[in-house]
Amino acid sequence: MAPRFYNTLSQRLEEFAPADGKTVRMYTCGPTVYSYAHIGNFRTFVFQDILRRTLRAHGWALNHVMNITDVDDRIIQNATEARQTIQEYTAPFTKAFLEDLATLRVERPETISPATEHIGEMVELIERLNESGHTYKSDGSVYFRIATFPEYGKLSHTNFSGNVAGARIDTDKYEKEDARDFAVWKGPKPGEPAWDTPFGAGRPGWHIECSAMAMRHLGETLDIHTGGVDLVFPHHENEIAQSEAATGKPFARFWLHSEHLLVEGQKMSKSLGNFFTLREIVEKGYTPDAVRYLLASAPYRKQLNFTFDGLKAAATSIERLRNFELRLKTSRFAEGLDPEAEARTAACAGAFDAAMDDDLNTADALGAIFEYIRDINTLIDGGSFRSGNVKGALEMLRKFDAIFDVLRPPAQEGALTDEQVNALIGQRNQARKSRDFARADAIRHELAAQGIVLEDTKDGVRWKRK
RNA sequence: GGCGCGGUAGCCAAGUGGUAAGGCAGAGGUCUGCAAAACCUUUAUUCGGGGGUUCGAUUCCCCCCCGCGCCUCCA
Repeated sequence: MAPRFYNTLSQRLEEFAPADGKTVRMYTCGPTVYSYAHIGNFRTFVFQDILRRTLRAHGWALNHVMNITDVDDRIIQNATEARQTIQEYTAPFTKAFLEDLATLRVERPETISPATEHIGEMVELIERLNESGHTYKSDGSVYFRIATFPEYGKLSHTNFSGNVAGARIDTDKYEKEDARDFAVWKGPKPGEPAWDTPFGAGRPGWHIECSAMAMRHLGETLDIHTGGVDLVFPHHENEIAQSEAATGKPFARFWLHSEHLLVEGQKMSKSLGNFFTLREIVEKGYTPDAVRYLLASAPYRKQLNFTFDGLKAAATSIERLRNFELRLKTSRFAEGLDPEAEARTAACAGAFDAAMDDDLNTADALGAIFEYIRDINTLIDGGSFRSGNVKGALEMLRKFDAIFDVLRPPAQEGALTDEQVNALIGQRNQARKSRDFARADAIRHELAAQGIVLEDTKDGVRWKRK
């Protein structure tokens, strides 16, 4: 079954398949590396990761590009204040961003590249626009002339024929013909980085990097373009204008936008000061897998209210998933195959796929999984679940985890090895046999202090890392 | 003002024209040397408010109230 995604362009759910039937060419607007990304930013990247993994589950290959914006007003200002070049200033934030992605188990796009390494492509694109009359020079900068692109507004569904743009026209500090016109190339200013081009020295406008980079790596029409809702206007609208004006082709077939993460009911933003970085949350003792789970658990087109209670609930939910996996792997079951268990596994797989194909309805998909876990636990308790059912159940979990990727506990430095844990458990079992419960409990406490939880079951002792 | 998203149990959150998934928390119970573990059961006569359509609406239509976002840099 083909997945259906909500396309901002059409404002409808549409069946998706890559144009060439094989490889999905997608582009994601990456971060501006002027400081650490916050978890609101990461919601978008987790969404994009869930999308990637879902597409792959359909058997398609991925060619995914993400830019790193390493030249913009804030970067220049901050670098200047720090008396650094923009490269020196942005390098640590780029590194931190990539580390955070890895921490959240967000797969690296096939191409992830800074804007400043694509100046040549931007210049070429701007020249195409210059030659076709879509731009004009003013005050040393090059502007895109919106009047030459009648479809402007089609993504944000804004009708500009009225007076909407009128309110702010009069200042005219940029010498623009039309208030909606935007800079594709900004003229040089003293102390700012600049590149020489046929149309004068300067630096890229905000939007041009995405068009240039996407077309360079993915061709003139992408399958999917993703980003946060706040980028719909003006960023993506302008990307469409400058790209389609240059090529005469649709820039992207599907536009997918993720809603914002809220904190206390408000948008998480740096100007409000109500944001958290991943690092801060981890320092508070929460685990990255709980953050990933929380960000992924609500459908991407719904605003999600971030709370620390929610993080705790996410961590507990993950425990339930892991406990189920552990039970499957460590319990002894009678020989044979229970048809009802097999039927439930198949039903869960179908429900899971249907939910993900329904515009990535992760909440519904999780519902299917937890319902399944409860049903199978009941079958196990009742003794009807058989050893032959284990394989299918574990495959179901793998199918789930190929998307959510939360079953594997985070690696912990200085943790006991499996061998050390098993040795201590052996000693405890000896103590229990000789009814030396004080010694047994001492060992359990010792392990607990190392984050190891023991469970005495009728099939013996099993353990897990907490 | 324009455009968009949302208001479902204590919290988070699915969903359908036919009588409310799931998670967390809470409450019972099972198992256990004990249990901090694990598992099971249970928790909304009701889906922001008011009209309307319908045999029947949380789900469709209209009006109202409330929250959030974008329209300026922003995931």
